[in-house]
Amino acid sequence: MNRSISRSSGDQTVQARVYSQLRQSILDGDFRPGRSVTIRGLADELNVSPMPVREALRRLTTERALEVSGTGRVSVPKMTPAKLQELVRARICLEKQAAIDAMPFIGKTRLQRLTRFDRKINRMIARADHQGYVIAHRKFHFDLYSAGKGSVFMPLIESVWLQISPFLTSTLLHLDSYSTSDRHIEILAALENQDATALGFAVEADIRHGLGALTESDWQKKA
Amino acid sequence: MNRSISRSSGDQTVQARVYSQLRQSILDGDFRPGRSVTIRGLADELNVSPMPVREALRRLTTERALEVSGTGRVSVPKMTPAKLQELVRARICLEKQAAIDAMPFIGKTRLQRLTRFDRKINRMIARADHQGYVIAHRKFHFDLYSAGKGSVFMPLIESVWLQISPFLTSTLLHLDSYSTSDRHIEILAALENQDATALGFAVEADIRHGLGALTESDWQKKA
DNA sequence: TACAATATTTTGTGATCACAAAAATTTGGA
DNA sequence: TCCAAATTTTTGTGATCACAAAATATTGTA
Repeated sequence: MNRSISRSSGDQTVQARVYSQLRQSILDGDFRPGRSVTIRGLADELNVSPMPVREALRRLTTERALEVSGTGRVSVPKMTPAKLQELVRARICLEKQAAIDAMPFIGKTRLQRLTRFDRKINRMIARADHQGYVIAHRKFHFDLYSAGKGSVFMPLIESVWLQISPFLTSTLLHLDSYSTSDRHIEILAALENQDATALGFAVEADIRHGLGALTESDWQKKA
Repeated sequence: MNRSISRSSGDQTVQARVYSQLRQSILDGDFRPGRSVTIRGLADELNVSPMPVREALRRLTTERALEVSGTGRVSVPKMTPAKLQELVRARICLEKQAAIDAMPFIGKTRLQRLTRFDRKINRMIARADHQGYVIAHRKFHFDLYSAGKGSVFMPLIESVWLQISPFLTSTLLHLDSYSTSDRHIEILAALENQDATALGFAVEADIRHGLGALTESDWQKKA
C-alpha cells in the first residue's frame, strides 16, 4: 500500500519508535515472563511491517530484555532465584555509584520532584495499584540517576531493570501486600544533606529490602 | 546466486556470526574512534548480504559499541575525558563485584591459567605489542570474571569494554611506553588467599592505574 | 584558481518474497 | 478415547528492490 517511506512520527525511524514502545511496555510490566513474542504478531499489533519489529526485537534480546530460543523464537525470560540475586547485586553496585555521581547535580527543583514521586509511590501502594507503583518507582530512581550528566551508567542500569521488570510486576500481582518500609525517605534525606555515604547506604538498603523480600517470600506462586 | 538458506557455519545464523566477528574486532582494537562503518561496505568485506550486517550493527549500537549519527550513519564513537572517567567508574564497580562473586569458583586450574595470561601480558608489554597486550589483558580479566556462574555481570562488563577498546588501542599506539606497574600480581595473590577485600582493592587499583594514567597523559595525541 | 550550483553515487530504511524448519492442527487406526 | 503419523500453518532468516536523503564528485562561472 503505502510504499513511500514517511517517517511521519517526529523524524524518528519506525524501528526506533517500535523499539521505544516495546522497551517501555516491558519496563511497565506489560510483558509476563514466559510469554513468547513473534515478529509478525507484533507487526500486526502495531500496524507496521515486520522489518522494524525484527530489528527492535534483536536489540531487546541483545540487552537481555528478551531471549531467543534455540530455534529463533523470542520470549520473555523467566526468572530464577540465582539470577534475581545477581540482578540485585548489579543494581546495588551500579545505582549506588550512579546516585553518588548524580548527587552534586541535585538541586531544589529536582529534590521537590523526587519528593512528589515518593508521595505518588505511597499513594499507589495504598490503593494496591501494582502497575502504578512500578511506574512511579521507576520514575523516582531514573530521575535521580539521570541528574548526573553521564551517558554510561543509565543504559547499564536500564538493561538490568529490563531484566527485572517482567518478573517484578508478575510477582507483585500475586502479593496482597508488600514491604512498605519506605527507604526513599532516607535517600531524600541523604540528598538534602549532600551525604554521599548515607546516600550509598540508603540506595543499597532500598534495593536490598525491596527485592530481597521477594527472593524469600512467595516465590513459588508465580508460573 | 545461492538462494537457499544454508547456515553453513556451525548452525549459527549469519547474523549471529557477523555480530560476533564485529564484536571481537572492536574488542581487539581493529576499529579506530571516528571510523565510519557502512552496511554495504561491511557486507562486501565479509561476503554476506547487507541484511545480517544491518542487524549486527543495530545490536552493536544498542550496546553503545557504535553510534548512529542524526542521518543514520554508523561510526565508532570518539572518547571524551568525562566519558572515560565515567567508564572507569563503571568498570570499577562492576568488575570489583564480579571478581568477588567469582572468587569462590577459582580453583587451582584457573589460577594457573590466569598466571599464564599474566606472564603473556608482561611479554607483550616487553615487546611493545599493543594489540597482543590488549588481547591478553582482556583474556585475563574475562577469564577471571566468567568463573562466576552468573549471566548478568559479564554482558554489562563487556558493554563497557566495547566502549573503551577502540580508544584504548588507538591511544596505546601513540604511547612509547605505558605503566607496567603490575597490579595483576596483587589480584592473583588475593585470589590465592581467598581474600575478598584485598581482591576488591586490587581490581580497583588495576583499573584506576591502567586507565587513569591515560586520562592525564597524552590525551591530545590522538585524532 | 576559487567556489557555488548541479549531477552522480552511496547509503539507510522499509517492504516484500522465497525458503526451510518448527509448531500447530488434523487425520486415521487401534 | 487415545495417540502417533501426516498435513497445514506459522515463523525466523536472508535476499532483493524501491525510494529518499545524504555524501561525494563534477561542472560551470567569475
